[in-house]
Amino acid sequence: MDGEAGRTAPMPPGGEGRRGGAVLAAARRRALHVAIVERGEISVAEIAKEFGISEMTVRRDLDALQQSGAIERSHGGAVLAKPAAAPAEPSFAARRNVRARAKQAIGRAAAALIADRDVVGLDVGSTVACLAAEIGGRSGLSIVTNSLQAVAAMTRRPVLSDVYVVGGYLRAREGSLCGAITQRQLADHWLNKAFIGAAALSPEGIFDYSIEEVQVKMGFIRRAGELILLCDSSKFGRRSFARVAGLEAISTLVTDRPPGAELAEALRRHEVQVVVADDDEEEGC
Amino acid sequence: MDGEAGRTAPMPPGGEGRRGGAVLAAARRRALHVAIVERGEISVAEIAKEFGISEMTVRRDLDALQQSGAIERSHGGAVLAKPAAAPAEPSFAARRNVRARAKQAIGRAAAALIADRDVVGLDVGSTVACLAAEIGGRSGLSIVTNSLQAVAAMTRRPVLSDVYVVGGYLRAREGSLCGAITQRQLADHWLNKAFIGAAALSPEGIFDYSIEEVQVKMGFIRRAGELILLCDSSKFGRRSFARVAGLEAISTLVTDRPPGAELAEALRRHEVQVVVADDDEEEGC
DNA sequence: ACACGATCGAACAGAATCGAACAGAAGTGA
DNA sequence: TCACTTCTGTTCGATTCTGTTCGATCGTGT
Repeated sequence: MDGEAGRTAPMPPGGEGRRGGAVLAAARRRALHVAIVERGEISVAEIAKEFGISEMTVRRDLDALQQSGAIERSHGGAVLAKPAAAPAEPSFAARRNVRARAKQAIGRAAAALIADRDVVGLDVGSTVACLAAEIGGRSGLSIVTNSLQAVAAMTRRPVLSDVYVVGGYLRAREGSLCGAITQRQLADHWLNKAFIGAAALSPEGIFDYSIEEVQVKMGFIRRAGELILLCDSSKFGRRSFARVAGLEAISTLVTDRPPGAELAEALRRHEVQVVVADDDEEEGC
Repeated sequence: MDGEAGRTAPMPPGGEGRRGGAVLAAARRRALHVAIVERGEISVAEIAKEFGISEMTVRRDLDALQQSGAIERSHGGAVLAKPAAAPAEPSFAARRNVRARAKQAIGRAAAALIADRDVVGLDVGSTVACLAAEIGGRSGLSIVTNSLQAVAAMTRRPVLSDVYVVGGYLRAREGSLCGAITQRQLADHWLNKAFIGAAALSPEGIFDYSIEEVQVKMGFIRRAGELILLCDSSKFGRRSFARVAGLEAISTLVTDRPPGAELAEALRRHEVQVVVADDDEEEGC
């Protein structure tokens, strides 16, 4: 509760240059704050004259502003408060460069698995977004996705296929849509092929970070004739928070290096096709 | 639940200068909110005189508006609620063209019309995207949109509100989602306020370019308690391919310059609140 | 270190505003 | 028509804000 308050002041006779018509105390304090931000510092007498109020009131206003941390008080006036600290920006596109070459290769190889007229689902994830970039310019496909990253990748070129975005709750950090609405809307589609990413892949199955994403992935899996997992080799043999499905759900795994013996054996046991993409090719993404 | 309600007031004998014929309490509060948005601050006595109501009622109205987070109360009156998030946003590529300034001003004024806890719908369009940029950092809102441009604008800052994207067919050029799926999904939402853009505004109503977009706009209108139209002055008096709705659908028009005589008269006849955004403000852009 | 002037903060009084309580008016439903 | 609900205006004591006064404190020049 801010002790803001204002009033028509008795206003001593001398009706001199008022500032900005700040009649209310709250508005006056805001204007005062702005004045301090503009000049960096300001004196009590100066304020009193400009705003047409008594110095005592100025002091009280400054006290209130100091209380809220907006300014720093000093004898005879006030100065701008120092910013507490650097905002610490989350390195948003940092992960993009990690393994970018491998992911591009995987995306390219996965794109080759898509035939004309296919109805494909694209899951959330940077690897899948690379696939999206590959098929953005193709025509005749129907594409269903809950990934805004994939949409952005596709729209870098003229979009010639039909793209349907499933709605839902926005997870801003991932650029994904999920939740009950997504689930329900996914139920209205049937997919030839679903392309999903993963945080980890081990003989125990496919893993991801968050429950919400996992639910959407499950929705894709349930409604797809073929499940194609895009997963670079750094994720082999690891596990993560939430299990999406067992290996038996996978039709094809597209990756950048052959899996190790244990995982390879498990994949073979579940009849998973393995496509190893060649990332030597040099191309501009 | 907001205790909004209206009634014919006893109205003391002195039938002096009323404002906009706001008979219903809800309408009066809306008008009051608009007045505060336009002026930045307002005193209880001033309101009482302009609206022809007692100061006690004014206080009650202000309390209600404060409850909803639309304004900040202070002794003797009220001021605009602070935009919670960082006030001075480094405008990315703004100021590039002249219209951008107007659109930003409109977006800012429109943002002031949004109270905490509001459920708002954001339509497709660059002006609405400016609004999205303003409210991106705000918390406690529920936002429903079919505009990927709006989503992009919001995610430039940490997103603190709940954002729901309605799914649908992707119109890549506009960055919008539309079609039957969008329609159906919109039907599952109820909106406090819908903010929509337009290609043209004339006494005949609101116009837009494409049928698909118009259908979505209609969906927003049908499901919104208040329709707020964002429309810069260059679109006044013009018409376009597809009619969205008549002026009677509009609760509030936010623009950058007062409309001409003919349009102003039509707006007044349909009891449309008009907010003229002030783009003179020179902020540390 | 000392003194002088400016600034500060507490306390007081005046004015305006606020909020609770009550009663009247208008709509609602039986 | 009558009870009930909601909104409104009025009254009046309590609260809040503002300006003034005055002793204490701080800053500065010598």
